[in-house]
Amino acid sequence: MAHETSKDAITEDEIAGTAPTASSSASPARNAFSALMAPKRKAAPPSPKPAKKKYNKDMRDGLDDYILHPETYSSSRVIYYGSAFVAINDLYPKSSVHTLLLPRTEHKDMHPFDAFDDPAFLAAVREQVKKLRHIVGKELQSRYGPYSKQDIPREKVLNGEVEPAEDGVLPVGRDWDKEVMAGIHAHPSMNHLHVHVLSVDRYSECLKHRKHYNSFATEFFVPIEDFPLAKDDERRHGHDLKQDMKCWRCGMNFGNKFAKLKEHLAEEFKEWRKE
Amino acid sequence: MAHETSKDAITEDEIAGTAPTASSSASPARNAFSALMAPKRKAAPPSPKPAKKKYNKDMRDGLDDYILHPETYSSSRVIYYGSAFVAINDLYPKSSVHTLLLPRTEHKDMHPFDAFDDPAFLAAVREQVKKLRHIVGKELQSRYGPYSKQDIPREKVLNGEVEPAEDGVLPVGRDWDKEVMAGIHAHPSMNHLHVHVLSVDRYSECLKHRKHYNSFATEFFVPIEDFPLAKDDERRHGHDLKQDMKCWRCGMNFGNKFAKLKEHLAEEFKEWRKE
DNA sequence: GAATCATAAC
DNA sequence: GAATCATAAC
Repeated sequence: MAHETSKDAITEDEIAGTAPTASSSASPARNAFSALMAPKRKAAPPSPKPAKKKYNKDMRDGLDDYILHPETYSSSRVIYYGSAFVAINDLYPKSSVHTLLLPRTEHKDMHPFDAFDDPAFLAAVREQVKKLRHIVGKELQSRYGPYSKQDIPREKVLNGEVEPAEDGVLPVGRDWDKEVMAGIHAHPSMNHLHVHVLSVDRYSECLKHRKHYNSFATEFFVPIEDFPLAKDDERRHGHDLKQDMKCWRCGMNFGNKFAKLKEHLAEEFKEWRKE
Repeated sequence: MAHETSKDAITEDEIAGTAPTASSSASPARNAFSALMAPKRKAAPPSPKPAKKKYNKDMRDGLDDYILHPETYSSSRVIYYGSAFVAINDLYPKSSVHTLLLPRTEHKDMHPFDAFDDPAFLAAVREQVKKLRHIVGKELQSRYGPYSKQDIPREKVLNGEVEPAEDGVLPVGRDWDKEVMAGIHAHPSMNHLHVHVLSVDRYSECLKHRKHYNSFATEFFVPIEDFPLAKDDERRHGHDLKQDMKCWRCGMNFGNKFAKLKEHLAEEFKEWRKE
């Protein structure tokens, strides 16, 4: 079950939570002002490069190719893979770091509520989640450590401002793994079973409307720790993604004011980094 | 006509092209993970602070208060003001730096096409535009000089890597004023006459749909240099904000693919900075 | 799922 | 003008 190929590289760009695909064609530098209104260049490329995408007849099968051909993806997309699991960066991250754990085994097509009734499978997933959580945690430390109060002693050693300990071990610093949440959606949008493993910030350009937010900020999101789910657990059925939006960090209620929430999340993100 | 009060400060936050109002209430730092789903805090603030906003019965009069009471605004909003003009930072910037020049004189309620038929008024506006353009240019230099090829010699002196010249004058560097566009919309959205003075990048979170982009990237935007407008100038009438979106810098046609354009603009922004 | 478009209500 | 909501077409 374990024994995954080690390919942990997460590149800045892909995981940045900015634009999904960066089809970068460095355009010839022209004087911006002279080109202002009507670019006089003769043959401008007629349309944006089609983002090289795999064809799926059902959009709900968008994750299938990752478990079928994980080796065909860049290390910025597929974080690691093994015989039983593939870990990827979400194509449309809803937090600044947002990964998915995809099982390659027979449980993959089941609803997670049912799949996690199998204790062996659940145990295997938990092990992978722990691993992936740590990868995400290290990424957070790498990005936000320089802003973190708890990481100051560690950063000082890293910066050479303070001598390392005799044993060469860095100060531990902030427990970034604790800033990572892992779970599944009560009503998954993709057929293939996927566990979301993401930073708690919910700070991303790809988070664009209420359902995006609430699917990671209400009971719609079921933490992996809560499985196996009781038969009468309410989350097996009802879910209301149209409910008021509330800040994950301070609880402030934004009603249906998504734009206001987004502003607020940017502020909370900066405060959160500082902890 | 001239002789404006000098209040040129443009603060990072306000002009950043990010969120409009930053109502920052530093929330008590809680453990993010423990607070994940259901903040247990007793009395969470019930709703976001209403952004202290002046009431206007007609939304098209949103600029009036700036000329009536420019002194009541922070220096991050009102850049400078005098007896005849007020310069402000646009509340919803469509470029990384986006300012507005507002006349306080009798021409203020006319359509700019007509107002600029008055040579004296046009001359006064031109003078102000030149001033404001330079303020914007200096802001661009301050922000993006460190990324600019043409500004390398200047930056090296600023960084102390190279000795200043004997006369103490910095290398001139990039002509950032040339990266600023100034003009008016063929069909202004606000009643009060306003001249847009903005960086050419059109890189801003507030740029959210096709009409936003095209209103600053087609003939809908009439440069101040083009006035007075000929009686038969086509721009006096037709305008099509629904036309295909084309990159201001390389001319690439994005059709109606706004999301793709946005990605591209982010790339072009970085290339543009480097010039 | 993403994304474009049209439409109220402010 | 901004912003929420609903709705095709992919």
